[in-house]
This record gives sequence, C-alpha cells and structure tokens, in this order.
Amino acid sequence: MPYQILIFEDNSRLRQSLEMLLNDEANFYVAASFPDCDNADKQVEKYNADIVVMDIDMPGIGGIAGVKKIKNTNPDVKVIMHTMFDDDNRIFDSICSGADGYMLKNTSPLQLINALQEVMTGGVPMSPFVAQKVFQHFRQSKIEAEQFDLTAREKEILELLVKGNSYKMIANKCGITIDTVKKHLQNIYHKLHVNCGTEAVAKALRHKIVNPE
Amino acid sequence: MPYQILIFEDNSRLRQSLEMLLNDEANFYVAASFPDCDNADKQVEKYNADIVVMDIDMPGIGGIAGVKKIKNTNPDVKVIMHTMFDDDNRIFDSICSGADGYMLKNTSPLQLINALQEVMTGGVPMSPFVAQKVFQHFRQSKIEAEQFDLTAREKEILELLVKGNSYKMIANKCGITIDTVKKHLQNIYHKLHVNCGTEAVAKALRHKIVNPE
DNA sequence: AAATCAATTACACATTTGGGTAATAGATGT
DNA sequence: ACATCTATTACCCAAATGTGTAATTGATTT
Repeated sequence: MPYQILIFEDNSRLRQSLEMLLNDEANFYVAASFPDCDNADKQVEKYNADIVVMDIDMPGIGGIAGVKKIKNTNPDVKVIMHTMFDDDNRIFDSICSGADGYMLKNTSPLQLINALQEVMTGGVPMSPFVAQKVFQHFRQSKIEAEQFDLTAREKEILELLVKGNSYKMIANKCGITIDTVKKHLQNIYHKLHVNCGTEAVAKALRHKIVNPE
Repeated sequence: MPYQILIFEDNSRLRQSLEMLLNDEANFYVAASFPDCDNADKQVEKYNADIVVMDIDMPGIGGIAGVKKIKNTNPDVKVIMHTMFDDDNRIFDSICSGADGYMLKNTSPLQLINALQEVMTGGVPMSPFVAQKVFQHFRQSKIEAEQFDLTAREKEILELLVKGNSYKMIANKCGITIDTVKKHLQNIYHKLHVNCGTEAVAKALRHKIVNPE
C-alpha cells in the first residue's frame, strides 16, 4: 500500500503540480491537498496520512503552527517543510515545532521525491543550504565569544559560575581568595555589560562563551 | 585536476581500503594518509588538501582536536568525520570544532563517495542517524521542560530572572510584592533541584524551559 | 626603561538573595 | 463538601553578592 500523503500549499498551481509529481511515484498516493492548514490535525487523522508536505507562508495559522498541531496529536506522521524561506528563524522554528525535514522550493522534483523516500526510512532530508545553517548554529560561538575579550582566568571563573558554583566554591577550586573571585567577576560583568551573575550566566550560555553540555 | 584528499585513520586495513575506494573516482586523488593526526595542520598545508577524511578515535590528539587544528590554519579545507561513534558528545563536539560532515562507518562505499562529492558543492553530508540527533537537539525542549512541572506563573518569573531582572524588578513587572517573588523562586529552585538563581538560569537555558533570546 | 596588563589580595559597606515558617483566598478536582 | 493546588503576603535572619577604592607582583609590550 502506498504512503498516504497530504499537501498543504496555498499556491494552487504549485499544489496541483506537486500532486501530479508525487502521484507519479508508485509508492506515493496524495490522499488530499489543501490551501491552508487550519484543520491540519483533523485532516491528518481523517486521511490517516503518513507524510505531510507543508508550506509555511499560508493564509490562516501558517505552516509552523500547523506542524505543531499535527505533531501534538499525531507525532508519528512525517512532516516535511517545503518553502522558499531560508531565514534562520523559520528554519529553527520549524525544527523546534517538530518538522522531519526542510526542503527549499528551488529543490528539483527528483530531489523532492528522494526527500520523501528518505523521510520514510528514518532520515531527515534537508536542502544543503539548510544543513549549512544548522551546522553554523552550533559554531558561530567563538567568533562572537572572542569579542568579549575575556582572559583565560576570567573564562575559567565564568565557567565555574555557570556550573552553579558560589563565589566561595570558585575560590576553593581556583585556589584563590573570595575577594579575588569577586574582583574577577566584577571585571567579567563589565566586559559582558551586565550587572549580576544571573545575567552573566544567561549571556555566557546564549553567546556560547562557555561550553554547554 | 582532481580534489586532493588526506585520510586520517589508525586502522591500517580500513585506511588502505579507503584509499583504494577514493582513488577509483576520477575526480578524487588521495594525496596521503596517516594513522594519527598529530601534525594534521601541517600535512594539510604540505599537500594542499581539499578534503580531509577524519577518524575520531586515534592515538595521539584525536580527530576532534584534529579538526580544530586544521580549521584554525586552513578554514577552507572540507573535513568529513568518519567514525563508528554516534553519541551526542562526539557528534556535537565535531560540529562545533568545524567539521563539514559526519558520516558513520556503517555508510556504504557509494554513500561515502556521494558525501565527498556533496561537501565540495557546499553541502553538509551526514548519516541519517546523525541528522536525527541534530534535529532532536533543537526539540527535546518541551518533553523535558514539562517534567519540571512549573506553573504558568513560575515560568513567567523564571523567564524574567533569566532576562536579568532582580527580585525587585520582577516584583514590579508582575505587580506583586518581592516576598511573593521570593516564594515563587524558592518553589522554582526546588522543582529544578538547584540552590540559587545562577544555577536556575543555567538549567532553564540548557533545558530550554524558557525561550532563548 | 617605562608603560600596560593580568592576577592577586584586602577592606568596607549596602543590597540582594535564599531559607524557614505561617497564613489567607480562590480555583480546581473528587 | 473536602482536599489539593496556586498565588499571594508577611516577617526574621543568615549568607551571598556587588561596588568602590587601593595596592602589589610578574609578564608583556613599546
């Protein structure tokens, strides 16, 4: 039995050509397609869908909210985003909302078919550009981090603070007095432009000045 | 001119078969291969490499440190990790260190060849399982977050704390007294199993209990 | 040789934070 | 109707945090 596919895409021309493209494959069957995803969760239920092809920019609730709805009720349905948007926010919001793939609309028909095949074998298809963005997200750290110009000692102390150590514990672990710790942290706060430890921790983690875990 | 490839792999049988495999391709040429990557940066320089295939578990400095060295001196060289390890730490450390791809050793020869072709066209080849892990890294948030069982009010207050607000500022913004803020935070600290604000902030960000940014 | 920077210590002072205990009122659930 | 949960306030007290100023040492730079 072919995989049941739903398409959510507001451009009717594109929607129809997607339908034709996918229906040409022996193991795909487009059960239905819609110009908006306001009832996406119910449609998925009704048609017992295996795969959803989801546009982002649509009238109504939008594709990212759509994924969320679908994944809440049917976590096993595979959802592949299919959009022309390649900005960080849309990409990461989609992933966080539970998308199983992210293909840009400049993808060739063959590659899109491959993406759908791939997602059914447990893969996570994404356009090369998207993969780039995702990898970059992990890096970019040091470039920014070095902007703050922390000394080795300061980084060490900040790292201990982020790990939840009190001033006293930091003093012990570094073999220095608590006053020195205070002084270092004071300098650190100035360099990070923050006023207290909690802010410093937030900034350190967000800007990846210290290693996460 | 074929792409110049370097291989770092301590298993000599595998190293040799990789050499043969890649040399069979018209546009690849294995310039050299080594059982460790202690001088990886210099070798890359010397052989003017385009692509590096890098094992992780090797005697000496190890593949992840190896990537770092190479990327520091030659950021344009493409480095593909090639390893049997599929744990989160090795994957994310590799990415953070600058790897341009991550292929598991159960990859078929054909897929490995494709991965190398892909990386030269700006792609980021990775085994499906690795892509899964990477995507999961963005999600996992809510699943874990809900474990802590914070009430709506507690989430709100934790979020304000993470943003760098003092107890007093939180009290103002929420229109409640500072004592109430204290009480809420006390409850939050218990639920998160932490003892102070900095730890709570670290945990909130790491477990994505609050929105980043 | 002089200047700068990193790391260090010290002290004083005000403010903030965190723990414990107790009590009230409204909402929710059984 | 009773029990539980959530949000709220209050008070006391100890400990931690943050700021300012000042001084010393060693290393690095100019």
